[in-house]
Amino acid sequence: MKHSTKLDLDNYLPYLVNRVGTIIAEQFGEEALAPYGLSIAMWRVMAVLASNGGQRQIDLAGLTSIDASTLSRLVTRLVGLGVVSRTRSASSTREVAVKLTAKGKAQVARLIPMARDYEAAAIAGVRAEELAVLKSGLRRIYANMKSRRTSRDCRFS
Amino acid sequence: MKHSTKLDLDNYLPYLVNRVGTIIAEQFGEEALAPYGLSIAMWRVMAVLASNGGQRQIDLAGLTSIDASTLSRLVTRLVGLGVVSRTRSASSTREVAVKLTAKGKAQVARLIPMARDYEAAAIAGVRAEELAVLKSGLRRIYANMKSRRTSRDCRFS
DNA sequence: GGATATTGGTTGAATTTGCATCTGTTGTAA
DNA sequence: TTACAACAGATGCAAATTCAACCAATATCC
Repeated sequence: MKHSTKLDLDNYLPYLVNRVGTIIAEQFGEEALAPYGLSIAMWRVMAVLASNGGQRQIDLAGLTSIDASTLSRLVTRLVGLGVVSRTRSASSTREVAVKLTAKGKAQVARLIPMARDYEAAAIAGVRAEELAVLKSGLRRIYANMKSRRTSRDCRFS
Repeated sequence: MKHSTKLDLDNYLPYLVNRVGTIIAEQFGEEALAPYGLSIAMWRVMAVLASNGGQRQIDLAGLTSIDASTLSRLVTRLVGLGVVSRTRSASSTREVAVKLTAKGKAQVARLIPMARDYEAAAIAGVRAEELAVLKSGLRRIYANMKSRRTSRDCRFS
């Protein structure tokens, strides 16, 4: 039948993606982050800051896929830990600039090799060209969904 | 340099996976599920039950990547909605058998075409053989992490 | 300029989550 | 059979997350 009402989960992309994201986050969180007193969400914020430099909170929210209000409280805690700084933006006083502190950079530097190890363990047995296809596919899919959303949000239908 | 302390997020698998998982869940949740009063977690449970048949809660937890205690409460709510039934297992009274009700099956049947549409939108522009590589890569990665965990948990090292 | 809309960020309140713990059940081994 | 360990599930509770409402600052339009 063409329009089967059955969904084969083992071949359903959102399912495959979700379980991989969950299991990597669980293991990296418990084994690498917990000893440093960090949560996955905290790590994501710090990794984005390390990779892309200081950001406004709103952009950080987009880059980390974390809700803006959640991020607001999260940044407060990260400031309390001394790993990021939150300062009023120079150009616009309603904006806030979040940056890694020296301590934050040091922590990220320690964590990055571990992050690499986990990625390496995850992709064990996947050939380089397959991995390239996998990653570019994920980038493409993200772009697809992103443009879907923005076109939907646009008030000119 | 070989061991760069820099992490290129746009090529870092956990990052790519996480943002794709989040954006698909957000859109499917808001556009397809919310009108039915369902959350993503509820949909995941129902989809697994539709795909794999009735399950014990503990197995359902594994299949959906949802914590057992969270799932316990979630099933209570799904029973309240009338979409699943929770009955004591015949073989073992400590176990519970969770199954879709007729109403639950009907809801899943309505949602599956929408789930297909979202998957189709997500993978637009990805060639069939690339998609196959992508999916099997994700399955492989999940298996890798899974075996890592079980070998770590095993007390015989 | 002045009214209005939009944006970035924060906060209150309600919900959800996850860990630890508890209860009851099954398995196992002396 | 009787201990004792392991397991499935439920629950208390604290922490985290979300949505909506909110404030202040900037943009936009007349």
